[in-house]
This record gives sequence, structure tokens and C-alpha cells, in this order.
Amino acid sequence: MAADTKDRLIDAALALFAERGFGQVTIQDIAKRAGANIAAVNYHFGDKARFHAEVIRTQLDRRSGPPPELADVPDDPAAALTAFVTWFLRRICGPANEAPLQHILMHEQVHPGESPVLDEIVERVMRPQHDRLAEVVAALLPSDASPDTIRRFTFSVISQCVSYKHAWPVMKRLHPELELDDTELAAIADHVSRLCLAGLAAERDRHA
Amino acid sequence: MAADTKDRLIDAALALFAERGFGQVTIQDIAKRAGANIAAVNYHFGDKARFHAEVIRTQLDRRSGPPPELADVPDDPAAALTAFVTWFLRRICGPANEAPLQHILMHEQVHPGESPVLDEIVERVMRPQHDRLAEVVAALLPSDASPDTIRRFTFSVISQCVSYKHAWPVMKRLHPELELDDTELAAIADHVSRLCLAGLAAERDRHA
DNA sequence: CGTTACTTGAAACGTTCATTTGAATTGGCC
DNA sequence: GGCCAATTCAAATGAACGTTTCAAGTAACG
Repeated sequence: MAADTKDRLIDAALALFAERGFGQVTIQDIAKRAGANIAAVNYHFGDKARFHAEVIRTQLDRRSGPPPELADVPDDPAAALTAFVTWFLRRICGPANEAPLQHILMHEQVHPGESPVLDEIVERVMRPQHDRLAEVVAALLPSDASPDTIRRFTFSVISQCVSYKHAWPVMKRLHPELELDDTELAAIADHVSRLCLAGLAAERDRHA
Repeated sequence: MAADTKDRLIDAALALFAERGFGQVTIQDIAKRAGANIAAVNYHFGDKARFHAEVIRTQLDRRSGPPPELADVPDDPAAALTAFVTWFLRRICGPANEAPLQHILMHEQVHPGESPVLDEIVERVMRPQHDRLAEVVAALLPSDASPDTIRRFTFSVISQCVSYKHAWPVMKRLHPELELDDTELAAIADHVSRLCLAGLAAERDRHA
């Protein structure tokens, strides 16, 4: 069964890439997990790089578009920002098998493969999320706020979230008792939202 | 001359590790750059992992202690926070050969080698920086602020800085015209400082 | 001068992977 | 059933690296 093996390979790779990232996963790992032969990857996808791109592309096709939570509160920017932070933080800090795509993206972000796969990821997932968040941020800024200002605030929101994934090994050493369970994630989301909303309010005051 | 080759190896490795990170540098690269033989690393340091640790340890011995900029304004927490952000952002976003240690730390943060080298880095460089910043943050919070609150604000400050290094490939794609030159770095430092100060002020108001 | 310890150099070794090969197997189709 | 293309499998190939080996060179010291 052709499609069967292909699908099992993609599923296995998805999980492993999300957990460890492209470079830390061997074809043997994937084949073993998928219950397939080592040569299956090269037969179906050509080589590892194209396979990697295909896995990501498949997942991009499956789920795309901006976060649903943001559509719920279109007329309350402050609530929308809080919703985004809560949603985003949970995705990237939760278990890798829950939102494999976001975890792969986090790996890609740090290990920009030279292939155009990162371009595709940015355009199809990150830019929609970023632009939607930028709209929310812009709605919380003076109407004459510069694009640079909007960008910096938007990055501030995202940065604080992604660091809890990227810099986790260091954070854990600095505060060994820290655990990213549901309550802590909620507290962090609350903190980040309030911090950014306060900063946005201060920026409004400056131009008043 | 023994020490000569050893020093040249360490210098070469320092530069390369700062640029690309441990995993992306081969012993041949280092030997070539140092003008030494391939076997020199194994002869002088045992193996690649111990060499890596030794390089970092040497650099840790050379410069250590909290950022000097923070000592200048001990009685003005707001100015101290701004000084820290400006100093930190410049170090990690500037060219790798200017503050190689900070760049290596950034790589280690994302690639936690299983060795105890990250523990050493955290204890000797990151924790002093972190604790000093936490003091500044605490001085800007109500005196009864919880350790969790202090921690979250401290992480917020650091996160926004390090993301400009870690997530740069994505940021650059989202905003191709963006360049991290001196003026932009200054603007970002200004933005981050003000954002955090506003958040801290808001937290003070909540408990008043 | 000669011995000894230390250092360097070139080549070889062993391992880990991705990738290829070619034979076996399967499944559809007449 | 028998042919044909697609797929699977075990084994081989080859490249990239870290590591080891051992002969050659060098300097300190008697």
C-alpha cells in the first residue's frame, strides 16, 4: 500500500521533527517509528531535505489561517491581545504532539535551513499570525503610530512568548522550581498581556 | 611552542563557536583557522566536547561579573533598567567577534549540550546578570511583590532582547527592510525599556 | 653530543548517516 | 493464472567527522 506507508512516514516525521528538530532526527528513527524500511523515505520523497519540506507542506495545508481565538473578539483589541497571548503560549509550550507544526516552526526559526521552506512557513503561518496581531496592536496605538512602532510592539508580544520555549533550559536552571503547567502558563499569559497593554497605553499617552 | 598552538586553537574556536555554534563547527575548521594540525585538538584537549568546555571556561575566566553599566546608576532603577537593556541588546545583536561569549551563550541556550557546561555558564554569567536585573525590577515593583512577579517581569525584559538574535531569520523575512544597525538597536532598546517601565508602573498602581 | 619528554604532521581507522542498488514481493489487470 | 508496474527489503556504498596511531621534529637538560 503506497499512500499508507507515505502517510505513516509523514506522521512519524511530524512527531519527531516537532520533538527534536530536523537535524536531531535520523531517517532510521523515522522509518522505525513508521514501521517502514530505511529506503522508504528516499523512495517516496527523494531525499531527506525534500522529505522535510513535504512534511511541513502537508501540515501547512492541513491547518492554516490565523488563530481562531482572534476572530471571536474583533471589536475589543485588548481582549483580542490577551486571547492571542494565551492561545500562542499554550501552543508553543504545550506538549509537542498537540501542535506539532508550531513546534517545528520554533525549531526552524532557530535553525534556518537554507532551503526555501522557512520562507513558506513564514508566509503561510507566521505572517498571518503576525499581521493579525499587528492589527490588534495598531488598534491599541494612536492612529498616527508609525509602522516601526507597531512592529516593535508586535515583536515584544511574540518575543515574550517564544522565549519560554527557546530559552527554557536556561530559565529552568535559573528557577529550578519553575514548572510550565497550566496554571503557570495562564499566569504568564496574564502577565504578558497586562505588561503589553500597559506599554501600549503609555504610548497612547505620549501622543496625547 | 605548546601554549602557542593551544591559544591559537582556543581563539579560533571561540570565533567559530560564536558564529555558528558547537555543532556546526568541525575540528578541521578550527585547526585550519588556527593554522594547526587536525590532531592538535585531541592532543591538547582530549576530545571535542572537553575542548568546547575548555574554550568556554577560558572565556568565563577572562570576563566575568555583572554588566558594568548597571553599577553606574545604583539609585535610579528606571535608568538602570534602560542601561541594562541598551547594553544587553548591543552585545547579543552586535557582530559575533565583539562579545563572543554572549554569542556562544545564545547558542548554548538553544542547544543545551548534555554536559555541565551550560550549568557553569548559567551560574557564572547568566545568573549574575539575571539577579542584578531582578534587583532593578524589584526596586520598581511594590515591596510586597511576589518572587513570581519579579521573575516574570525580569524574563520579559530579557526575552524581548534575546529574540532579536534567536528569531532574527523570521523577523528579517517578516520585515525585509529591517536592519539592526546602531540607530535601530537604540530605538529598540528605548522601546523595550519604556514598555517594561510602563508595565511595572501599572503593576505598582494595581497594588495601590 | 645524547637522551628524554613534548609537540606536530600525515595518514589511517571507526562510526554514523544519507543514499543507492538490485533482488524479492505485492497488487492490479488482461 | 500470468504479466507488469509499483513497492518493500536487506545489504552495500560513499561521504563526513571525530579520533587514534605512529613516525618525524623540536627543545630542554645532563
